[in-house]
Amino acid sequence: MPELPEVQTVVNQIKSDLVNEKVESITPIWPKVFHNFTSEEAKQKIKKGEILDVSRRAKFIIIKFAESIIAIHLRMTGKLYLLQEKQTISKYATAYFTLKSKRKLIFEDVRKFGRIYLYKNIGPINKRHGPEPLDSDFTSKSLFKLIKSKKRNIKALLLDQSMIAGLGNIYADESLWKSKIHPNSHSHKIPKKRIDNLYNNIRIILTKAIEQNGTTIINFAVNGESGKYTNELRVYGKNNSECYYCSHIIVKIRVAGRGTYICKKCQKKYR
DNA sequence: AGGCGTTCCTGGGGGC
DNA sequence: TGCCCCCAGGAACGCC
Repeated sequence: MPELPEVQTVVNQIKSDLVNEKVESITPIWPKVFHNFTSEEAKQKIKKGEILDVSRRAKFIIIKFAESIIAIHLRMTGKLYLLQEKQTISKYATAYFTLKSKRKLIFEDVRKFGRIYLYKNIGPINKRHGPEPLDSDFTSKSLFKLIKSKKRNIKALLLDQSMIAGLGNIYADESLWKSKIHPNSHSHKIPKKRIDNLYNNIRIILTKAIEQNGTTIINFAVNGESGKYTNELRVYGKNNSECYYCSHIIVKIRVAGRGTYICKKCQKKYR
């Protein structure tokens, strides 16, 4: 389930191949893959446009053209990669980009939740997303204000992309565990010291995960290579094994409708 | 306001 | 072995 580090990893992998390339066409294989445009509109808006940049905003991969952007959301099982020569298109491909060099950029997605968006600029995406946790202007104070502005389940808050962008189920659990905060805590009852700690841990964990090319859980891989952060996970998917800190058994519970892994001994419930 | 259920999807795992 | 059922989950949406 690609989150910020996995999306960043994809961007890092494909960026140099794409910048300065030209997109000749975008072809949908599965009809619903284009969220807000048609092939015809893409043709008009992009018209064999040069790719100026490839970047990440929240969990979107942003492909920038002179007068528009293509945004790609991988959701749970999406993958975006350049098709190697003579490699055949996956049966799970839902769309592909034909490049001027005749190479193809493949968007594949077993579960078909992933979508491609066409916008004039990043505005519509910024509008519905909170700050980037790794931006230099995102401070401990920003997180504190954000958390105290709501009376809300802390895990639900962290997963809410309009509050803070990029965290998903894995990194929310890892961050809360490391910060000794129970995911069912109420945001307004968490002490400042814990929030400062959470701030640091979110940044440390995301940064390290990017360095390790993300986490491979079932479906995520970059050119067949696994994300090495899998080895760094401390609670996610660790139910029935011992807590890294206290040896208490990690349990799986349900929070905000998600499978959630916690150490009941380490993580304090503030409410 | 915020929590919760539902929808979209399909491979894979558990149970029998 | 095979079959069925249910689960996984990001985000949008409707309802209470």
